[in-house]
Amino acid sequence: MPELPEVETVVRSLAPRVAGRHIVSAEFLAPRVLRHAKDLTPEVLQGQSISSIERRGKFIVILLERGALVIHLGMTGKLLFDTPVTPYTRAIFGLDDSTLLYEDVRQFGSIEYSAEVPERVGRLGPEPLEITPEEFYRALHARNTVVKAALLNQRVVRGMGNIYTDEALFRARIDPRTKANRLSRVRTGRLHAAMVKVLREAIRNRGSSISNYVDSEGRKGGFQILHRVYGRAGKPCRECGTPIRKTVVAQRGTHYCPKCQK
DNA sequence: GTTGTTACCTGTACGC
DNA sequence: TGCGTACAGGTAACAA
Repeated sequence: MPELPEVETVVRSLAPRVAGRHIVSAEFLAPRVLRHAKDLTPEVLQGQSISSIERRGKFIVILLERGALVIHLGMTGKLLFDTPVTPYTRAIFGLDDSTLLYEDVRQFGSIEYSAEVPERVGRLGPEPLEITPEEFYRALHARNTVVKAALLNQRVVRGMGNIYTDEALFRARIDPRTKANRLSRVRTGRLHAAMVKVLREAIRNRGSSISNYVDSEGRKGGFQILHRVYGRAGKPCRECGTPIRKTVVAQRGTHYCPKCQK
């Protein structure tokens, strides 16, 4: 399940192999993946050079000569160089010196193309690694919902997903069911610091490989062994030994320590 | 405008 | 062994 650190890792592994190359050919094998770009055809992309690649939240933005190719990996999306075509290959991009395949078992991911960066990418909130503690406090203070839902809301901060939300809340010792607008400056400051720390640590470890996440070279991430709560239901809290609980908050499986998080 | 719920999708784990 | 079912969750569409 690619969140900010996983997408960042994918972009870093793609960058040296796509920047400056041309899209020689494109093939789309699954209409569902093009649901936000119904008029995208291979001809639109063919011959265009790739100027750069960047991440915006969980979106991968590939800037071309005449537009932007925007890819979201959804839950099971992967971008892989020079691998065999499988039943789950949804798109194939031929570059000058390699082939980039978009694999996506569950097809929650998407590929779109537009002259400008699409509206749904433009309306995202700030990057969690760039937002200041004061801006973060104001953003949470404006949300009349539980803090877990607020962190998952991509208009509050872009890139947080279920894993890193649970991990940041644990490190900040905040119960995920706490109302976002009831958190003090001190506690949002602690949450801001925890969010930044956990994201940086995860990027350093090249993300978390829970089910089948790999980067474009097929390498797994290593952060999953450093999780304190996510995926650890019933196991002892690494801080206090109390069994980690799992419940549902904001329609998401939510892991927390009932003793450490208040 | 915000917030909460549901659908999408399919491999995996589990119980019988 | 084989079948049915619950579960995983990012986003969009919808309801309230």
